[in-house]
Amino acid sequence: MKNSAPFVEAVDTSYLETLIGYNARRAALSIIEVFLVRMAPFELKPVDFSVMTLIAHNPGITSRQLCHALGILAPNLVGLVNTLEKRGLIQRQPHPFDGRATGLHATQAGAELMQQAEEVASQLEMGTTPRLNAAERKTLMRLLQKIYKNE
Amino acid sequence: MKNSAPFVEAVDTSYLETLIGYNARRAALSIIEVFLVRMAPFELKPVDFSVMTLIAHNPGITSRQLCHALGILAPNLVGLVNTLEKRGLIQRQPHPFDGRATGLHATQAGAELMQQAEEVASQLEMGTTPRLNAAERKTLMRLLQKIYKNE
DNA sequence: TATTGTTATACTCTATAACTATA
DNA sequence: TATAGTTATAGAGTATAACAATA
Repeated sequence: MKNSAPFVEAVDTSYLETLIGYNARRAALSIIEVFLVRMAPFELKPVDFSVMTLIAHNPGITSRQLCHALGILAPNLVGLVNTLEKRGLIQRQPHPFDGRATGLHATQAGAELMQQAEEVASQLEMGTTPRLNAAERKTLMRLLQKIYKNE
Repeated sequence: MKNSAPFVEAVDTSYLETLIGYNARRAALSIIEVFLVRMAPFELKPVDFSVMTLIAHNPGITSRQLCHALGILAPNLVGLVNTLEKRGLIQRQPHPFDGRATGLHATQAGAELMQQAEEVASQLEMGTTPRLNAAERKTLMRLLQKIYKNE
């Protein structure tokens, strides 16, 4: 019979590790941690980067479309877009046939910044997943998209 | 020559989708969204669930060990643990040989709650990843752990 | 001197309600 | 009546500094 409470030497996380949600979140956070450091010179956080890359690749995209594509709420996008505009990275232009909407366009400076930032992003992905080969990376991408593209 | 600004019909997200960090975050969020709903009856958010499951599987685990295992900061754990204790799901006991530390233990009620909660968690994982078969799920788990267990 | 747990607090992220201009 | 964009604001999550008790 034991006289004292038990203590833990090595923490058993085996159950948690059977959950895809847990594993996906931990993996995402470990990559984002590096992302924040490597993107600091560009002053781009993950959301800023996502917004900028979508604008750069989709000239004339609207706020509504950005929100839908990235799963962010409209009121939270306003400040982001304003900041990017003040930094001279994007410009607003009237939507060609919907007077309520505004088309967002990358400026020359914005396009050049994103060319560099995307290069850094692609490189850091390799750095944060050094134990994955090209085939594993492709498989991982496919399986993750199978999950969130359901909806 | 065009007279009006371009507009976007279908948003091109192809570049973002080449990034594992982006895909992992989106997949995690889509699972967590369902998790929040299904765990509401247990009044357990993802972090509460993680903390409870580690305590249940590691009797006597300390706050320090929980923080390290889950990547959360000590000051943010205090409130969580206090709430779980007030709900009668866990108990604090003196650490057998370190007077600074406190061992955390699931109560009978806490153990029973977690048995149900873990069952629901495992089931909802299947529901949120209906297009993955057993082999794909296993592969996904392995690849994600290759990323965040590096550090 | 270092570590565990804690308090206080600030900062960021996310969510809701309500308004305007246009469709 | 519905939608795009906006404002104001509340709530949740995450971060740092500093302290008491113990090692």
